[in-house]
Amino acid sequence: MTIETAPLKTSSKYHHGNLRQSLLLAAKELIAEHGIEALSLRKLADKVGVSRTAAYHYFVDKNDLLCALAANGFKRWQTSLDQLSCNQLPDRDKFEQYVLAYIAFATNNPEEYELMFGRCIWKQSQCTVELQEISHTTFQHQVEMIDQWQSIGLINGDSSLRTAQVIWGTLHGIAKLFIDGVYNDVTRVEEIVISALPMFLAAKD
Amino acid sequence: MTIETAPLKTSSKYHHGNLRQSLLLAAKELIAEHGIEALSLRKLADKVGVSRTAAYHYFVDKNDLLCALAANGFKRWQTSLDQLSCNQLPDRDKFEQYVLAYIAFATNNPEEYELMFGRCIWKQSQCTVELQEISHTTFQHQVEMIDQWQSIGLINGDSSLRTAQVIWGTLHGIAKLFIDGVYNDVTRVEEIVISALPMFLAAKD
DNA sequence: CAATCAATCTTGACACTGTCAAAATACAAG
DNA sequence: CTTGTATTTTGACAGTGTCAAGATTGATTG
Repeated sequence: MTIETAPLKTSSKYHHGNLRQSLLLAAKELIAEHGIEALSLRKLADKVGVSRTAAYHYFVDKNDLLCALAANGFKRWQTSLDQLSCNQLPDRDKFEQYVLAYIAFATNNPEEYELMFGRCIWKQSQCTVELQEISHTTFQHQVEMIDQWQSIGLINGDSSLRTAQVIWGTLHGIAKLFIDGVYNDVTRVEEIVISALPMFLAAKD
Repeated sequence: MTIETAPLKTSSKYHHGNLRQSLLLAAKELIAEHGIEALSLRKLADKVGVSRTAAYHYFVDKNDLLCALAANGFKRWQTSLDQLSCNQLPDRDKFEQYVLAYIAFATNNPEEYELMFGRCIWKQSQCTVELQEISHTTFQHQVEMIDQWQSIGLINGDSSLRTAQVIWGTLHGIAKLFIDGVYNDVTRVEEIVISALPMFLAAKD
């Protein structure tokens, strides 16, 4: 199974080199393919070609590894947000883009999304400081976007924080109903979320 | 540990009597106290005072038991719905009651709610026919309520199905953000959901 | 009352999981 | 070459779901 039983000259790696990175990558693949709950440290170690407990030198826990994966997810989503906030579309379209981007991110990477916003990490409230910070930053960023749209008069609501929470709740809820399989026709998710847009947008005159 | 090692005259129960019911009750308690993922068939058997594999005579699976629990949850929620739909309040208040009842049900029984609407059961798409039916019935019931409110002109939207899905998505999303621990101040959930109400309600003239 | 039978429950076993402690290996610095 | 440190492995343990086979019971016959 493992290639390096007979040490070859090119790379007789007892030392793997960049095990931490490899573990994260392999874990991401395994999770994307078979779901979070199907990930075991032993299968992961097998896939990377390393022994069962090797991961414990880079992650204190299975939970710690999952937190690192989630943090990576937040970084990806953050760059999507940055990209979106610096384009030149009119505000209304920008808002629509934001909503669609959120749903696209969630449905295209359902397991990563579940890791970022699901109970697996947050319920046990044992999340890494790294994850704590990046997730907080991202949320803050989103609140600011909503805040600006609200000051423009594009979207409704009294408190911008409350509005942001409600909008987030709606997107999160719709996404999760599909991700978790309560709804099973994923092709309909865009329709639903678009039909939700008028609720947020202020009545145009 | 077990009382019935020495068979007493009162009840030398090798046969438990109503094991299925007892298992469901104990499982519900264990889950409510320690969460779904902490439930093991062996701890459950211990709590009921029976051997590890006894449950397999009443449930084909652990999944089957969880489905039965979820089905019970739907029955409870269904009766709440019935109770609500036959009261005499004005429609606007009735809608508000519905929204608050939904959130209350979710936050007061978070683990049961997770069982009913969470990935644990629906993702693997191995749900019992009983659960399939009762959940479908319940959802249908809710769509009808929304449908009526929409025909009255109380709430917005074009398609009543889409509107129901969006409203459900919003409630579900807000509830899940709290249940899963993404938000941790549960006392704020009512505020948020109330601030979401104007989005659904048609502008009053 | 005794024998038989089906329902009910238990025991044994297996593969799988996360994780700890101790050993083995490789590489770098002296 | 030796020593030390970073890295990886092996051994072990408790816990999990679940299958197959055996044990126990209450009911149903003759």
